Amino acid sequence: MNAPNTRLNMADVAALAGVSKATVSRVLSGAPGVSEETRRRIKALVKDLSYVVSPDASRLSRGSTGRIAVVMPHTTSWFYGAVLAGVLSVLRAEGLDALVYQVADGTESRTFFADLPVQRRVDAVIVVAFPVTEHERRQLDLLGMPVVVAGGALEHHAHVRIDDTTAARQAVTHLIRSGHERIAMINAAVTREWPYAPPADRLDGYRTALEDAGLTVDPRLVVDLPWSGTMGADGMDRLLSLDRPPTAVFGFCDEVALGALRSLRRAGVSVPRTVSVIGIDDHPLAELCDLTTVRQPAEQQGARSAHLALDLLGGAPTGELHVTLPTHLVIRATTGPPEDS
Amino acid sequence: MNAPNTRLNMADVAALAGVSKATVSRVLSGAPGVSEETRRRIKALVKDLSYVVSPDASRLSRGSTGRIAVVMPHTTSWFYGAVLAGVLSVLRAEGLDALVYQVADGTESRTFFADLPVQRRVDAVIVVAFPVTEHERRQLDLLGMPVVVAGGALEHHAHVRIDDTTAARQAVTHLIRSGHERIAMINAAVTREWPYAPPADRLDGYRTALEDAGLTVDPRLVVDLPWSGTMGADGMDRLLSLDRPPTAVFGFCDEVALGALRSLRRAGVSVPRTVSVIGIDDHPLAELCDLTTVRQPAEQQGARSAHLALDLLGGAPTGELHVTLPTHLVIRATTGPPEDS
DNA sequence: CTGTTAGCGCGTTCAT
DNA sequence: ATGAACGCGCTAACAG
Repeated sequence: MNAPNTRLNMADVAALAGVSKATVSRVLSGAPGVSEETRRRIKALVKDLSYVVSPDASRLSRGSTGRIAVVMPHTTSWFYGAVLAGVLSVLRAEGLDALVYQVADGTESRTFFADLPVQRRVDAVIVVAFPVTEHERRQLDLLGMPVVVAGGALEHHAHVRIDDTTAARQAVTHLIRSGHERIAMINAAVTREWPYAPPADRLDGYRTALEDAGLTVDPRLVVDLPWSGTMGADGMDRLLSLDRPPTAVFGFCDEVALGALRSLRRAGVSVPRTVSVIGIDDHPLAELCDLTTVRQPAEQQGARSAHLALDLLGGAPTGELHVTLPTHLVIRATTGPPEDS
Repeated sequence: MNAPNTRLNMADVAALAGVSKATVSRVLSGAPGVSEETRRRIKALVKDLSYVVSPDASRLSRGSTGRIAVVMPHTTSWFYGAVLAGVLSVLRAEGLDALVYQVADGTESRTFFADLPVQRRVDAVIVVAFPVTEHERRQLDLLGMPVVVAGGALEHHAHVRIDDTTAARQAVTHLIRSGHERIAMINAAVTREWPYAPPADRLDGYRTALEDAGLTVDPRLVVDLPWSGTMGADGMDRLLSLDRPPTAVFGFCDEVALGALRSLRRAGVSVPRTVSVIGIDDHPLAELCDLTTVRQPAEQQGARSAHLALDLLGGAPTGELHVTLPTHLVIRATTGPPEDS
């Protein structure tokens, strides 16, 4: 028994209004079968008392939690924050709460998928762009609730994302059109199983763009590095040490491209005169660094995912379950024609 | 009545184990009074059935929600993401869930403080660095639950933050020691009431550092701009148009400093030869841009706040309720001695 | 040590 | 249009 909580119950409100709990409940849930007069009177009283129903108790008898889980590898990088913002804004509008779970390292990830802490706490799960192993996917299915993937794709699951191949092609094609032929890519290495598209698909886009232009892909110009804050810089250093460095570099994402810019700056290499740099994302700081990039709508991906989740909960998945949002080139100051040599 | 849910109840488990719900409950909550043998048997069965208790039902009879709300103005900028990460990691360790509320614009903020959607949904609230009006503060108090402020201060409320005055002094003093005398500051303008320290305190630190060094503060060198993605760049443009531009610029935060760098780059001004730039935060991209800055521990502020909230919930606020974390100078490549002129 | 009983606060039939 | 009564799944007090 909890301490004599001074908080009001529906019973108290009912008593004060001289009606039964049932009536108060009907009024508060907007159910029919209550005279306008009583309805008005109760509403006033409720507002006056600033009474609010207990979502937990309500949930217990109604069945749904009114909550949705958002699972993300980390919350600090721009992309995840933006997706979260999108999710939150639509959930709030629907009066739903968001439970955020962070599965940063392997340990957190393991325990998350082992314990499945979201069980019985939420009505649906939104998984934000991170590698899901086959085992993890099975665990998710085991949840028995709608699962939608934001910023990535999982077969047989609703998802909303961008076309990573296309985005990469947009970036590389821009470089080609500018006259570049020795174009490098700094890619995020695959360190686990990645059912997600990004790494592989962006590399694919890079390759096909080159091939379609009749250029050959030089494997020495593709550097794969495990993700880290300085992987862009490290990758660029590696490229700079080549016999014939590239005249243009395509970074897996803006943060990588910005890292490349640092190496270039430190090495005294002129951008874009000697080397052009392009990324993907349109990170807010990309603008501040005058970085040419391919913009992807992060917040929208979050918002659409949330809508998808709501649809799925609604029972009737009315719209399309696999959404692909467009990306587009944003030309700034880090790309230009190559030096004629 | 909800659909015939196939999910197991504690009653089912009890039946299968041939004991009463009470016993199962005791086992699951680690309560004493159960023979090791029974305990073991039930634990095995539970794991076997992969049964999990309903947190909502549990809450209802126990009284606490097992959830904590995190309220933040937005989730995209690095600082907020980092604080959130800190909060999440300690809450997860305690088995608590985090409900994230975004109060981005004035509308969201108004409805949030009017409806107080956190009522009855959480046991405590962590408010992350944003302006709280007097009215809003009263609403928070009205919640009747622990409120802790992360990355800011609210009188009469537990909080964990940095000393903004000191941080600013560290930045400006570094500039002074490097030989600068005409030091500008690009500040975030006060657009509402800000009971929070940052804007005013950082300006104070700037002023006192200057005064302590026997330098006069030139009001033309202090530009106040409403927050925006390009306020740093805009502020720098303004400073650059002065008759005698400063030789060094102190940005309210790294994002502002990075914006200043862009304007400088576009204007063809050499950094740090002609103008030095420093910020506050140590944003991950500060390193990539070689920006000198004063580092503040964002994630730690989140973690400590969560611990504070837990303490407060524990009833016995054992530790200090007002925590100030240290900041320190990180010298990189955007500051140096002024050109002798 | 274990089972029984009574709520926790609300939604929901089923009567009235 | 309204009220009484039961159940949601679990915890806690009281017996045995």
